[in-house]
Amino acid sequence: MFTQISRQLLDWYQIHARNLPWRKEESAPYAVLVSEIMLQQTRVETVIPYYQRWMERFPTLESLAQASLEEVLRYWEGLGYYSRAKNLHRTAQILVQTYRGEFPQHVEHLRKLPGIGDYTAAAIASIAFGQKVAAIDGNVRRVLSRLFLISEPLSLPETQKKLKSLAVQCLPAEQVGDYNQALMDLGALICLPRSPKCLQCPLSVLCRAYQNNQQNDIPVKAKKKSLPSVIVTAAIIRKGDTVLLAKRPLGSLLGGLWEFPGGKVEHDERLPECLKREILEELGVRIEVGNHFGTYHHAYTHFKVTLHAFEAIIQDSQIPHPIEAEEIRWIPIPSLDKFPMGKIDRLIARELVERKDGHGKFMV
DNA sequence: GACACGTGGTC
DNA sequence: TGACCAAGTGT
Repeated sequence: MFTQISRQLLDWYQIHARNLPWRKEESAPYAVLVSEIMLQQTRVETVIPYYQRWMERFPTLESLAQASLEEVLRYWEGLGYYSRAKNLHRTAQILVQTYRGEFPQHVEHLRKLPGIGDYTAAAIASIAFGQKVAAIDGNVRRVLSRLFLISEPLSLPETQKKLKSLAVQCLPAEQVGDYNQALMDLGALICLPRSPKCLQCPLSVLCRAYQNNQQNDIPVKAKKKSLPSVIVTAAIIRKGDTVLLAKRPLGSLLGGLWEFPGGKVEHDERLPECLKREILEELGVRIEVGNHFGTYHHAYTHFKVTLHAFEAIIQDSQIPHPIEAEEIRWIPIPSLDKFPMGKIDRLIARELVERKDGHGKFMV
């Protein structure tokens, strides 16, 4: 049974493997590292253009290790989960400094590097170094839970153990990297979360879920909670051709990215009052709130936000200070695109550039 | 073990 | 519109 699975899968992969940029380069460890980190919780189609730009700018471990975090984040902007970029940058520096630029080949060592967990360690070890280890991601969980008709919720630790044990037993003696990628490609192309294409599946004869017509009921997943909503305000404070930006603290949401300063509306608070309070708390200066600039909606993983942006001026030539921010800076509007930002702030920045000849109340 | 951590696409 | 999903990791 186990031997049949890996044989069928490897045969299928020979014909149907996706032609992905990081599979062209003889699986150089650095290419595998970069692609695997980018692919965490992120679709292949999203990753491809980012991967290509990244490899042009940071073609080697050394080039990445030497780059500034600021530039690294700028290249990562839009991919989300920005701690991945910080960890990847840090990992490159560790590999250069303490491993002399050589990748460790075993999971236990890879696992210790920042941003590399169980899945990624196994993926690198198997794809780049041919180690016989199981790389278990969301695709693999789905494929194996159907193949072996695992009816218990995937969230349970017991189920995870069972899955891991089965995954290890399925491993072929050779071509483990191809086998792991085959399993993931099967999950991405055939064994889809909804409406799996069982008629095209090389494993359908062996699949217990399909044989019992339960492929649509498995895997069993826990329900997700609905997302809370918050309302926030942000200030567009100009001085000449520049605008005031704050760098978010590392380790927080969008950590290390730049934003228009502001914060959450408290219960029953009016928007201008919120903004005045937030700017006083964050920058230590009193402002006058001017024109409404725009309203933006965005959904993060664990909450939804509505952001109201206003133009504002600082009273009496007071000097703002970074009280809660990592750093603050007056940025020339044409240079805004050099600073890494999250989705909403990038939208505001772009509108600012486009509206540079607009007629805001406080335009200089 | 639960929760924080982004974004874009789909139904 | 809203819920769910997509190659997980760190705390």
